[in-house]
Amino acid sequence: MATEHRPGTAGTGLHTPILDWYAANARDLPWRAPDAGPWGILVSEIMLQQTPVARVLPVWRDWMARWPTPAALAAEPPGEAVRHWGRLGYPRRALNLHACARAITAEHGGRVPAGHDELRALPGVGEYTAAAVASFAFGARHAVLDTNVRRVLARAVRGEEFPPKATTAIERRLAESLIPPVDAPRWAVAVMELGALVCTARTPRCAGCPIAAGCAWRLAGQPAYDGPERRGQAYAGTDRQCRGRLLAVLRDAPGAVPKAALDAVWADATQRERALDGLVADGLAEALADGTYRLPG
DNA sequence: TAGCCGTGGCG
DNA sequence: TCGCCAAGGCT
Repeated sequence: MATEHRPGTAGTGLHTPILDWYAANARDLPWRAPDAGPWGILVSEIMLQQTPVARVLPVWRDWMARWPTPAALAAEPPGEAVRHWGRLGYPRRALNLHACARAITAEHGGRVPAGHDELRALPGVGEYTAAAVASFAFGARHAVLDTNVRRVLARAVRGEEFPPKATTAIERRLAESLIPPVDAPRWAVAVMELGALVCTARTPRCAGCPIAAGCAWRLAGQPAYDGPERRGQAYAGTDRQCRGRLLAVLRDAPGAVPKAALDAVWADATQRERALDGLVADGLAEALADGTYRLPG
């Protein structure tokens, strides 16, 4: 078969085993269903940013049942988007999605735009998400470089355990060189799925990997990562945790809450005020004239 | 560009 | 137990 795209030297022979593996092992996710539509796919991509599939599933179903179109969400106050975001995390994504809905309604006739550049201009839609929606919803041919794809390519092609902290031009060129001429979206989702299920960050399941035999990292003896320190973010006691506590109070209340209800969930007054001001500045909370607070109306 | 922005499960 | 990590984006 001469169906293999000519990828130069690196990555030769990845396509067939990965596509075959995906055909047999793909998860049945609702946003992959034929009837998901561009809106369902956009909602899923924003929700999946830095968030595991298992936690997104119930929230995605609720959102799509509640707001099946961009116009439906656009008709709501932004606070309703934040409320139904629940505990997905990074709640500004709910505001982003709400702003997306209003922009799509006002500027694109209520339909999610198909072009990468138009998608990229939507709030909260960066390079990855624009490429993913253009690809998965509209069949476009883009390099879809998420953390899974970057890790698979780092190992299989570059022979390193982890990719660099920030996406490099080298990585992008490699990913672009690997895009097959046909079925580019299927290739993209297949590599992502391989990274999510087999070529995982912590304990890769190399025994079940369709490209293990040709994996540069394996062939090199799985050398440990030796790049710059990858320091994780602390959480306990941070402004982020404080913001989360405060927002949970607003989210779980039907209307405005007295300030005392917010004061009760965080002891350090200085930090609490800073966090609350931050939420208001970010549009996640609203301070009313009577001194109470609520989700943005 | 490095730091910030939530949350919870797992090894 | 607790650090690491999960389909990033923005400034």
